[in-house]
Amino acid sequence: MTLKYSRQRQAVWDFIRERHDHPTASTVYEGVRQIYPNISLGTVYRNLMLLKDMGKLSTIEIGDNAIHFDPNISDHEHFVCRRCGSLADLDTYDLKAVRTRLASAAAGREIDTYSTIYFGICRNCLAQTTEKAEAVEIQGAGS
Amino acid sequence: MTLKYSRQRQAVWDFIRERHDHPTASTVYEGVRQIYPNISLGTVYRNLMLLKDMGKLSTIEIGDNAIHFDPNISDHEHFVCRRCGSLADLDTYDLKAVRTRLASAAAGREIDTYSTIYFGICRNCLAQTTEKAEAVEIQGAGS
DNA sequence: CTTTTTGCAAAACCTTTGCACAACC
DNA sequence: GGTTGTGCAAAGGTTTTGCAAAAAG
Repeated sequence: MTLKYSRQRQAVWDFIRERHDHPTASTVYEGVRQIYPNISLGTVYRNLMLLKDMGKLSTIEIGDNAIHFDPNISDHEHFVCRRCGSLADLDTYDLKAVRTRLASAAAGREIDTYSTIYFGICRNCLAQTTEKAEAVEIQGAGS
Repeated sequence: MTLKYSRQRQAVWDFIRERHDHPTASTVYEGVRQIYPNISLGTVYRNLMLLKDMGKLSTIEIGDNAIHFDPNISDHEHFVCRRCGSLADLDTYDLKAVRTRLASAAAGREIDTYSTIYFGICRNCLAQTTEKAEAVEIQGAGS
């Protein structure tokens, strides 16, 4: 129930936190083994999954039959190189560039940027609608 | 080199084409076994991968350590139920609904729809820019 | 001392592969 | 008949698990 400290878990966390390449369990195992040669793969898996359950890691599958562990738990997206299989974060700046590039290709034009406009009902108008609805209800009740 | 007909491959294709739930190789195996009890899992894998290489199937990984096969090769997205693990297509209508819902929550307003506007240089203006550039080049060459 | 964690090894998966035989053309 | 596909079984790889010993609190 209560979590106890362990050097192995600390080492797994220290190893993966420094990384930006979202290593697999096997890579973490090899890395941590440099410090604790007797650590077992099972321990690495147990700790990685524990860290995930604690919300300190997220997992990604990219089609290479292995789980990749990512210390970045913010909402972000990933890029996989079709040639070397490397995995990297895509930040929003990159995403915006990708979208404009795609839109450029689709439109046959050079697109620099884009803006999205949402349409709906503002809070003021929503409040007025609610007032009217209540008024109608009162009238109905009074008749 | 040349592809020859096989009942097994046909059965794999027939089975998966009817499906909208993107089954795994194991599910396909169980299904086709109803018709060809002697088919082997290896054959199912070989044919699924062959169909993929032929461009008739796409594959999806959703984090359950298994490859899901999808006869829908158009550009679409997927939804996974966190509870039952079921996998389904998300069509663009659903996607638009999801985006407006998310935007609504973020903006604290009721958003019905949205439109994205891209900014750039139109083909006409691009052509004029090119002409000017060429003119400059000619001047430079002539001086 | 009690609970949690580990190391080891085995097992449980999913997927791929080698090979002799069968099916296709 | 020559080539492609199959079934079987074994092997490959990743992940999980049981259990006695070690570590942590």
